Amino acid sequence: MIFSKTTEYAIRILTYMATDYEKLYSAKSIVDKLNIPNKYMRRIMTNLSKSNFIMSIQGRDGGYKFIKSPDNIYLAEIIDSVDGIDKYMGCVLGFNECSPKSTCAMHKSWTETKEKLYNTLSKTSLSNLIKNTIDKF
Amino acid sequence: MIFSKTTEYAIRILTYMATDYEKLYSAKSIVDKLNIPNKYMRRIMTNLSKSNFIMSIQGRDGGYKFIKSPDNIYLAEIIDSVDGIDKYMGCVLGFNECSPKSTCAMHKSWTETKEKLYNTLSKTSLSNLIKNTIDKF
DNA sequence: ATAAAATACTACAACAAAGTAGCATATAAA
DNA sequence: TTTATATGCTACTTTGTTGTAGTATTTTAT
Repeated sequence: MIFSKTTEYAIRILTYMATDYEKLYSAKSIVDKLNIPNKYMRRIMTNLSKSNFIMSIQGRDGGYKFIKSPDNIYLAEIIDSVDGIDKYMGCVLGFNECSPKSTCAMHKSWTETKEKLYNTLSKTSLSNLIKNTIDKF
Repeated sequence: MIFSKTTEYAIRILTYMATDYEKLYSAKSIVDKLNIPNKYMRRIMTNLSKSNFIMSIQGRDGGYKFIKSPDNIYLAEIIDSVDGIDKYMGCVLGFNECSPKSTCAMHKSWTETKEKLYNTLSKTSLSNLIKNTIDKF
């Protein structure tokens, strides 16, 4: 799979949360619903809650909730916040070889595809994603 | 980076070999030219030589050479032979969830991009790649 | 035959990603 | 103020990828 597990889980979690976007979700309730390793997921949540799209509420009856509408949260941002978007947008053939001066063997082929991908990721919001999702949560 | 080191190295090696495509290349001569870990590269060569685009010649004065024109060798084949193309063409959000019946959250967004990528990979030949490469070998 | 120079194979080492465990901290309800 | 139920943090384990080492095998030149 192209994306890491971390990115995969982050997107699945936020997409699920976006189905009832004003609700406060406990980590437990999410883990029970989605099939994601408990502790690994907790760490992702902690990281996500340092972003500007969800926040955490500690203590009893705590959890996570959106602080920004899922209409305005795009996949590119989510990926960037958990993995760093450069992980996927870098040159295909290693070490930042690609620049206007020196281009690697796949430069031209990859550039178009990468732009298409980035374009999709930065225009697809969580709300958008829900519409296209037949997945049962 | 999207692709694995194994795929990266395979493409770089074959692109280099394609610049003089009837020549017999020893592993040593390739390693000296490109900057690829020696033994790791040997293993990749052995795997590649089990494909239908290059063959190995053992013994003294041996090496590797194309058994098919680089005009007709496409990136998708190379990737498939070293990593398996499914590694990159699978569903973004895990476990073959995507099917006509059940689609994952990123299904629609990803499908277009994936097709674009696959299209590029299966239409870009080694010869094609050389034309677009400013890289010094 | 023997030596030289090449590939083939197998086992191990180092590193990064994914997943687990346990304890610390925070907060609301009783 | 105590208890229950949350999140936060840190260290460890497992697994997969990348890289290394050494030996066996193959073949040509002498």
